[in-house]
Amino acid sequence: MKTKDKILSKALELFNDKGYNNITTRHIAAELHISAGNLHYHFKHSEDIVQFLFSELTLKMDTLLNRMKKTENKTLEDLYQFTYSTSEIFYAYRFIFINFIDILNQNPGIESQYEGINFSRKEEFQLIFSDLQKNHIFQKDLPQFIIEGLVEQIFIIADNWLTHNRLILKLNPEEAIRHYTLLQMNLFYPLLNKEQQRLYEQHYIQ
Amino acid sequence: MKTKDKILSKALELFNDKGYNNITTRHIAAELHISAGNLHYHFKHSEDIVQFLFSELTLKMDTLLNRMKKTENKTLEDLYQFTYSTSEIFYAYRFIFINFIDILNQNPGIESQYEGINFSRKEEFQLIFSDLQKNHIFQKDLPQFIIEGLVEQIFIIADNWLTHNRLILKLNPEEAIRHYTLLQMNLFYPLLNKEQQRLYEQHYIQ
DNA sequence: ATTAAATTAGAACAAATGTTCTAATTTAAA
DNA sequence: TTTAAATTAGAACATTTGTTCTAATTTAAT
Repeated sequence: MKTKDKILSKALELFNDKGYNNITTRHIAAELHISAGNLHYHFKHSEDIVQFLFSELTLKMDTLLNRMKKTENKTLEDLYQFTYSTSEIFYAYRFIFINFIDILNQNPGIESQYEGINFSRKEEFQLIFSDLQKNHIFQKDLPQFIIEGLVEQIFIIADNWLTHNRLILKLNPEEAIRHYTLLQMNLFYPLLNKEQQRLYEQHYIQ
Repeated sequence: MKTKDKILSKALELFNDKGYNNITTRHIAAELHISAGNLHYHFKHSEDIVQFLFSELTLKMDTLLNRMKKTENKTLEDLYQFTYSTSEIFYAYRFIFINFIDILNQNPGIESQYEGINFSRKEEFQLIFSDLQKNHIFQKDLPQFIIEGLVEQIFIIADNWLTHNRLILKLNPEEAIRHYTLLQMNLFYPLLNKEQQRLYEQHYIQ
């Protein structure tokens, strides 16, 4: 592996494990047994490292979103898989979600990328919703403010469950991804019709 | 106002406005036109300032929780008021919620206080739920995993809407408090019986 | 009015950090 | 094999930060 890639993967590991604000370029270099000067030969500015890692995240999300976009006639199971995969990706880059505002302040270039993903994510959810309504999986006559609120609720939980897990539940990776994926899915349960609620319980609740 | 109080209120203001990780004791002192030495006479360690501010937050939450605990036969309106007041308090100390993990790492003493509030908050919600069920405001036969999930969903949103607002919606204080209070309340809507859903829409949706 | 305690400013220090520079070494192309 | 480019280590730097120390000044009690 090239030095540049070693730096990126060690930086990701340290940011995730020790906290973004506790790690400096010197720490990363020391862990790799290379000099600080060498690190700065590959990344002139320390923010460039975060910029790269953030681009990796957006790339993975884009790939996932494009794959999901092709699925037609989306079901609850598709929604589950999409949410689960998103959770896995977010976990891998959890330092970003735990210190989003700091990172954005220091690195304004990231903001437009984030808005880009968010737009696609929102679009994807709306496609899923319209399929679910078309196929009578949702109850009929759900008020618009509930549907609109739902996307926002899901996004807040999706972007912040990593903080919640670090602070409160402290579940290990696999448990955490499963638990918080289900917590997001559970937001849909009350909106399903009776038949689908029964199926949901059978499938997803032990 | 005594110097110590001036330091605390200026620190709160700067942490909230400029971001916790961008503010040093020297910044606070400079804004107050006092020397760094003077500041450190009042707060030997910089973490002591955060410790104090966090204690203010827990005190306000305790007061609110105790007031709410006395209300018997709780209604949806009580729940709304409780959520709204909590949002107001959280807004006033928003830097804490935006950098919770950093602050907790640097200041381990805070953790037990946070667990204390959280326990009371959870207890309060459970009391509200049982009143709502007793008075047939909720639908009957709601599965247990939905009720349990609800508290967790609310807590994640309550603790992180300030980040979401800074990143996405960027609403001004009053709008933000109103909007995110309602977003939390909307989580209850699908659990209400038909009659209460109608009342909810009349009361809380425009 | 005297005196002790509280408060303040400002200098000073050590540690940490991002970054740059130089010189050496390694790699790869011709 | 020669040569130029890429990579590396390590010294050096300016800046920032938390903290301590000292001496002066203010405050409040007697």
